[in-house]
Amino acid sequence: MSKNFYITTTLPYANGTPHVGHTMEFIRADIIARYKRQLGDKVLFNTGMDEHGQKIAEKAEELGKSPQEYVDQIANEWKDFCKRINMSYDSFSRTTSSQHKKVAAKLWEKCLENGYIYKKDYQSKYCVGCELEKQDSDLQDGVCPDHPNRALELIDEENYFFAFSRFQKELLALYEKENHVVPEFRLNEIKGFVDAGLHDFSISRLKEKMPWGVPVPGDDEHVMYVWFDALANYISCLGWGTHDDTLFKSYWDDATTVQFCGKDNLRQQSAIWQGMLLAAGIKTTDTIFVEGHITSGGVKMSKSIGNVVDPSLYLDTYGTDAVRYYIARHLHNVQDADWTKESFHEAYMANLVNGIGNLTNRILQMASSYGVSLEGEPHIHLEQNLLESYDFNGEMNAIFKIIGEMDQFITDEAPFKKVKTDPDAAAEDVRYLLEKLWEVTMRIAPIMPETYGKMRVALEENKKPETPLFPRIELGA
RNA sequence: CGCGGAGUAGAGAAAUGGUAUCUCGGGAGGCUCAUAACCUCCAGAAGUUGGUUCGAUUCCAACCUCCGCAACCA
Repeated sequence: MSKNFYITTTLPYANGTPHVGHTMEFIRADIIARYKRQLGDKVLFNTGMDEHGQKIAEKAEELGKSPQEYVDQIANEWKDFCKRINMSYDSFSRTTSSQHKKVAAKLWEKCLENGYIYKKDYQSKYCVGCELEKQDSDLQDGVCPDHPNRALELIDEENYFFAFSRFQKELLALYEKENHVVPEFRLNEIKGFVDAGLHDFSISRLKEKMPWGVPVPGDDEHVMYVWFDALANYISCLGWGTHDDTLFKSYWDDATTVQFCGKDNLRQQSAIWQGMLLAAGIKTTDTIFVEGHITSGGVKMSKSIGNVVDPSLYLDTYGTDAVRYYIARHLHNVQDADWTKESFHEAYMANLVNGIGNLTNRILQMASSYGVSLEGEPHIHLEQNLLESYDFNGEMNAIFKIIGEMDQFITDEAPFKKVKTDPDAAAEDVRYLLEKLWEVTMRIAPIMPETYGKMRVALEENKKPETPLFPRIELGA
């Protein structure tokens, strides 16, 4: 019986173009989605855009566009990007869609009905110099450290609050469930956070100050704070709370649910969002997988240092599968990882060009020139592998171990020599190699779908690819 | 003493109370099916100091170093 599986990325905020961190999160979630489908599960894979909030409104104004025009354009750019990295998403969820807005409102009403939303005075300090609200912890001697000569403006307005503090016990109990947060050190981090005590937080803004958001149901003066609205997307894409919630029933209630996020999102996903689900009486997420950040040359990427990794460059030069390969194998599963053009190039040359590409050629060259082939496609029994526990690095190492063993087998058995003296023995070797190559082909499918396609064609036609799977490339291009 | 991580060959990772493994890189040989590819061998590592133990890289303590987090700024 097939199982239902739901997986989602976080929704990137629509104020910029995709960077390498999004690329990693998207590709890894996609690998899991493809892996689950390959095992026969019914999968719903969600991604999308978070399109409300002040920064979007400001950015649009800067460009002389309406917010909607602006986010429409950004959404198209992101969809193109998803195509380039071969994202097999089933749902591209935009928080400005009418379905999303309806569901977000419904979620709000449900939380309100259950007594977890209330109205309260909200006071904050606003630095006109920074054009930002400031917390007491941001201030030095009661003034903004960057603009000590400007008086802080006091904001005093009535806002809606979410009774987050009431979920401390339930959240801590939730964290005892196996694999609720992976890896374990992130689980401990969030436990520590919740254990230290929770504060209620504001979840609305005055519409007159910030109109670009989902209206608060039954109150024309407020819009939802962007976090509340954005998190709702994980269930709005399934039609929770609408007249047709069949998807929600299949892919949330009756499914294993998995959310991917970067470490900067740990709190939002594993505490705030889970609290919101609890407040609305909805099943909590089964697993939240938390990734590290990508550094470049050992330091945080920043525009001023000029070490920002542009994924497009790599996609153009090395191809989509090379990027997917590098992300799966050479960036640490859960720790911060370094991405440099040297290490990328090295990994590409050593493992894709000289490894899998070269191996495919040598096997199929022998097969076609000796006239050896398999009778039909061998039945490869796919089993759960290390991807089951999000061990991308481990699964890749396991696959490349097989590749190494095949290269060694060719050297040891030397079918290219045997063919002159004992053709039958050589044919047997080659058939063994073809079977193994099928196995590798099936196993790389979720990780490198294009390469999978090319290798299948080569195996079916029993001849080496006309153009190399991975061409040699000079460093520095 | 806020809380929490982490320190393993030139680089990145892994495992482990008892010959420390893998990938890349370096050196030497071999092979010719293959994309100057492939195979073999060699050199090269556990932050420091103590403790527990027959034995510690692994457990414990202290120190040193690095890194996260410390809440409405989406």
